[in-house]
Amino acid sequence: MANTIESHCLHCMQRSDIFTKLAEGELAQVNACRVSIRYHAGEVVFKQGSPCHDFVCITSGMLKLYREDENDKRIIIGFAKPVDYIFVPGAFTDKRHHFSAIACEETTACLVGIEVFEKLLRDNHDFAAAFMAKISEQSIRFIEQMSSLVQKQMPGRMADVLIELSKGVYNSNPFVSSLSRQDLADMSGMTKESAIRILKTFRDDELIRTEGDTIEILNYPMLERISRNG
Amino acid sequence: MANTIESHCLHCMQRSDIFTKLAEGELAQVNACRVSIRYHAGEVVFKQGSPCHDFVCITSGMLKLYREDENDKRIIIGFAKPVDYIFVPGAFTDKRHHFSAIACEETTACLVGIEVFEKLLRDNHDFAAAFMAKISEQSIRFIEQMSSLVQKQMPGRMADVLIELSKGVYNSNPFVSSLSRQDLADMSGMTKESAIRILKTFRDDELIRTEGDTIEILNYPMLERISRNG
DNA sequence: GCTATTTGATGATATAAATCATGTAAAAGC
DNA sequence: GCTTTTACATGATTTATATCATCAAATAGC
Repeated sequence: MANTIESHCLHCMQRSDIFTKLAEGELAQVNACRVSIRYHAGEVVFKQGSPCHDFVCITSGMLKLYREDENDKRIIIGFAKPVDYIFVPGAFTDKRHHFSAIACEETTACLVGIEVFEKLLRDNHDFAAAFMAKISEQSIRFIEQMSSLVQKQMPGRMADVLIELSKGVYNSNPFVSSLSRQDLADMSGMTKESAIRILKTFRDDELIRTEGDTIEILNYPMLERISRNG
Repeated sequence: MANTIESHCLHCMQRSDIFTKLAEGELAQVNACRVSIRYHAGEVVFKQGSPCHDFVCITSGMLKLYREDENDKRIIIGFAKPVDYIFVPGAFTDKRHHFSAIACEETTACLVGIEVFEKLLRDNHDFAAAFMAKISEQSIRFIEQMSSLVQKQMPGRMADVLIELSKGVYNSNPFVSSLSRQDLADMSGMTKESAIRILKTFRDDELIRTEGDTIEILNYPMLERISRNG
C-alpha cells in the first residue's frame, strides 16, 4: 500500500518555506514518523466526516479540496500542491475532516501524525509563526472566495477563478490544467453548462484562449476588471 | 476618546476561555498595554483595507464582521461578542484588515497591540493551543458558510442563519436581536426583500414567530430539515 | 481497433432571485 | 407632539441562472 517515495525529509522538504524553519533533528523526527503514499488520479486522500489523524504533505502532483453537501453538490475550496501540507482545522477541534481531498492527477503525499506536528509547533517558534501565517492566508482566501461567490455574477466569478489558477495555483500563463469544466464550475459556484458558456464568451471576446488542457489569459487587465466589477 | 472601562484585565478576562490560560503576570502585561474604548451602535471599529495594528477583545456589546465589495455589497462573515477577541488574519500576513467590524449596539472593546499577542503566543503553549483551536473553529464556520451560500436555495440559507443565531450567537430561543432585515439578508447572501419574504413564509408555516426584535424558532426539527436540504 | 462512457458543447425552457415601485409602520429628530 | 426618515413589507416585472434535452468529440476499457 505505501511506497517510500523520498529517501529522507531533509532532501525533500528543503523546498517548502515552512519546513525550512525546522532543524535537521526536527526533520529527522518527522522523517521517522511519516508514511509516504502514492495516489492515482481520482483517489480520495481523506473524506469529509472521517476521523482526522494526520497532516498531509504533498510531495508531487496535486489535490483538490472540496466540501460536499447532502445532495452531492460540491464546492472546491482550494488545492494542495508540492511541497506543502494541508491545514486541516479538524486537527485542532473535533478530530474530524470538514472537507474532502482527492488527487487531481498522480500524487504522492507524506502523512504525519497530528501529535508530531503539535510538538513541532510547541517547540519551534519560527515554525509556529510560519504556520500561523499560512493559516491566516487561507482564512483570507476563504473570505475572498465567499465575497466572490455572493457578490459577483458569473463572469466575475469565472474571472476570479481563472486569475487564481494562473497566479495562485499554476504560477504561469498560459497554464496546463487537468481540471475539468465541472471543476471550474465547482470553484465558481455555477453549473457545468454555465461554466462552459462563460468560457465561450471569454474566448469570443478574446480574453482567453483554450486549447485542450491549456488555458491562456490574453487580456489580463480586462479580466481583472471583470473580476473587480462582477 | 478612550474611556477606561474595566479596572484590570484580571477581573475582566477570567470569563473568556482562552484568557484563562494566561497567568496573572501575563494578564498584567496585557493590562498594561491595552486601550479600552466605547463604540456607539453603527460605529466602525476597524475598516477593511486599513492597517492592522491591534487585536480587539470585546468586553460588552457585539460587533458584526463583514466583507465589502466594490459595489457596496456586504456579506456578514461573523460576529464578535464578550468576552472574545477577533482573529484578524492580516495580523500574521500583510498587516491589513481583510474585513470590517462595526458595533451592532453599544459596545466596549480593549485593543491590544499585535506584538503583545505574539509574545503571549510564543511564551504560553496552552494559550497558543487554545488560540489555534479558535482559529480552526472559525475556518470551519467559513467552510460551512460557503457551503450554505453556494449549495442551498434561499429557505435553506435563511434556516442556516436563524439556527446559527439561536445556537451560536445568542445561545437562546427565543432570542432578542438588534440585527436588521438587511443584516439577515447580508448573512445569507440574498437581498433584503427576499429575506423579508422568506421570513414571512417561515411565519406562515409556523416555523418561527417574530415580534419586534424577538425571533423564536417554533419548529426546530423542521427548520433543521430545511437547513439540510436547502 | 472497436465499443461504451464521459466530457464538452449548444439550444430551449423553466425556475430562482433580483429589481423596481409603492405603501405602512416604527423610530428618530426637533 | 409633530414631522421626517428609516425599516418592514408587498406586488409586479425583469434578469440571472439552472435544468433538461440532445449531439459531437474525446477518453477509457476490453
